[in-house]
Amino acid sequence: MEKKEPKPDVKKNYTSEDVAAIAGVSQSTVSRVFAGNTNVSEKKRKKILAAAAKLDYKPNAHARSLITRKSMMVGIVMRNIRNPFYSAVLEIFHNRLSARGYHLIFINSENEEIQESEITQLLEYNVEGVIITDALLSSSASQKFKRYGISVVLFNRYTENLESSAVFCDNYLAAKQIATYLVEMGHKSFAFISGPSDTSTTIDRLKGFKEVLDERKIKDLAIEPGNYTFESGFRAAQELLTKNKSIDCIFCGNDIIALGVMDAVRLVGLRIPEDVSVVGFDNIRMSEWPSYALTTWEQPLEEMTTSAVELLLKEIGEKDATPQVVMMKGHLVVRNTVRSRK
Amino acid sequence: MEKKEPKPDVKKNYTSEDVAAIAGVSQSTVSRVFAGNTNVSEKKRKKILAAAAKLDYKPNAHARSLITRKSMMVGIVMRNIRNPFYSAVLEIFHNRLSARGYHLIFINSENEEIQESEITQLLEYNVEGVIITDALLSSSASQKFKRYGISVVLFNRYTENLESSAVFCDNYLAAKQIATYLVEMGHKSFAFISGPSDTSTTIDRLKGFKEVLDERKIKDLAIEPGNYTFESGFRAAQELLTKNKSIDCIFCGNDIIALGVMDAVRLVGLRIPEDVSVVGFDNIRMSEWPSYALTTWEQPLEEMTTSAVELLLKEIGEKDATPQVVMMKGHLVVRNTVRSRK
DNA sequence: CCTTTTTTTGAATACGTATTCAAAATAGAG
DNA sequence: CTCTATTTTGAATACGTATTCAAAAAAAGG
Repeated sequence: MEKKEPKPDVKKNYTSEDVAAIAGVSQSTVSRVFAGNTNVSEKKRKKILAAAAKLDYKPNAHARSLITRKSMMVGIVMRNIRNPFYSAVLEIFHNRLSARGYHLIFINSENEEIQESEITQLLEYNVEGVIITDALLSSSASQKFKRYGISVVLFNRYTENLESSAVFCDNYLAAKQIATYLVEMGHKSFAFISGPSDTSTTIDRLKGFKEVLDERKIKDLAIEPGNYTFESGFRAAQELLTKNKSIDCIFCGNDIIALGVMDAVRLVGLRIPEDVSVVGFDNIRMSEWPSYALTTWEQPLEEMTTSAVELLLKEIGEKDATPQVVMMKGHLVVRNTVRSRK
Repeated sequence: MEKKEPKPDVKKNYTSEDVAAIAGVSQSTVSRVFAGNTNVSEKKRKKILAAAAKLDYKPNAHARSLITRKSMMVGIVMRNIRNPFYSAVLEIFHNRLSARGYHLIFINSENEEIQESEITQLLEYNVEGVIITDALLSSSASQKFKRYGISVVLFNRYTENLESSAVFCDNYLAAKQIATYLVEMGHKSFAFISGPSDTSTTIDRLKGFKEVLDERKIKDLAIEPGNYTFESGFRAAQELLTKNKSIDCIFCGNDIIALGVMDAVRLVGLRIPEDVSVVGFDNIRMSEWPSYALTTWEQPLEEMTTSAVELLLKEIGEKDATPQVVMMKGHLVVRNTVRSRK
């Protein structure tokens, strides 16, 4: 009276053995057909495919990956999936990788540094590679992946010590060019609304921006912290405008911030670009919406993702490949949020 | 001279056997520890955990799922991940499901109906359940999942024949209420910008909208096709405005369309809501941005996702549970894009 | 201290596939 | 036809885990 039921609902899935039985061949031969092995006679192949079709048989990926040591899975860990830039990134990565036969394990991370539990998931499932967007990998985590033979590519971040491959936009240079552009357009009073202050993207962009101002002996720079959201941009702009009436241009850590800034600026009755210039970063789709027509820095999304996928697949192919770092440039997209003040 | 290399780089991962050897116990016992089985002495458990830590051992999920017949994976197939509504949906589903120990296989589908190859992926990996957002499941596909014992929940769609569970917003009722609202605000000339015409969401919304107008003997309804993108809304609005000068309100298939509409309307010099009223659908975050302040229908995202996850987990738990359909209501969020014309 | 009950343990096996190896079948050469 | 070279096949095994079953150890009861 403990547990003596006859287990009625253990609907066993069909296996290669079942197919073999129907087709009158051995399991090996069935396996060969589905593994794409050519050494099987046309006659039997047909029989096998017919039997498989009848049962609607599909090879079990877990059993397969157990023996081939290839899971055909890639982990993609993202932050800020709600940021349109990263939605696009996810879509592209999915399309590229699934075209190559890989399946995506999606992880939405909340932290600046990828967490132990997230790593564990990926290790347990034996993903062959990992793409980490907008987050960091501790050195020990990196070692862990390496030990498991898992290739890692950082997207939009990099590690100083070259422990894993990385693809990112040259934020430093971009910020310099943006600053130069703003200076040359005659702006005098600058503001920068950053992302979280401990991220490399923020640091690099701030560095580049500041450097140009320093070169030109411009001291008038207000820095306001944000977190890459519309609301943070909105609030930061309000803060800036109440504190500092003279600001004539605002460089934003990303486009979403910039949109928030624009709404805040307009709400207090100032006009863009007549009173205040705004520059974003990313060139997400919304920045070209007529309501905003944001001048921004375009990250070469297609090239970056293509490059990341290539790096990843190459490292999956040859495990001892040395990590590579690809830095892309991008370019300024001029729309209607910056005005010449000369 | 064919292939006689000593296979140097086959870095074998550590297994429970390796841990067992170090800890001086059997593989079974190691397995018991990691499977959370309580029947193991504290002394050995400690030894085992120490050994595992030293090797950084993680159980192989594929081997585990092979024997337990539980992959702990759920497939999530999405369309339009670039639509902020669905980015949010993905984020929430991930958080909910990963909290329950499930891993997500992400599939970005491009088609109205989920494709054979996408189904195959999910079957091969033995996902325990599938969430399908904004796409349909053919009857044969549904059968296939059923045969494999895979639970399916449709999100924002439903099947007439109740073959799988579904969670969605009552689009018909919502459209009726929106129509009623617009009529009572004194509008005379209506437009509806739809999604793809063969989707149930479009059909239901149009039906409800029309019904109310019919009841009130209002004939003045222009229908313009869209595809749930900003651009399509933008273009549809331009079309409407050039064709039909008298239109005083536009009901949009979703918020993104509505934003496109608003930009197009403003671009020709008309004001919202003074000249034209606009209503959206979804209540994505952007609709509360000051530039738009869109009056829209809120889909109860949290409740809907919670419900979908509950249904899915329940069906995963008891395989013979009958599919359930949950229809939610949502409510109108009034902002600043509709004006009384009385 | 012995007997009975309970808990802990390890050997063996199963999960479903790919692959090795040797045997069987076929094709090719003469 | 034969003999050899080649292709096709199946039996056996491995992948790394969970689980069953019986044996061993520990605990409980007297």
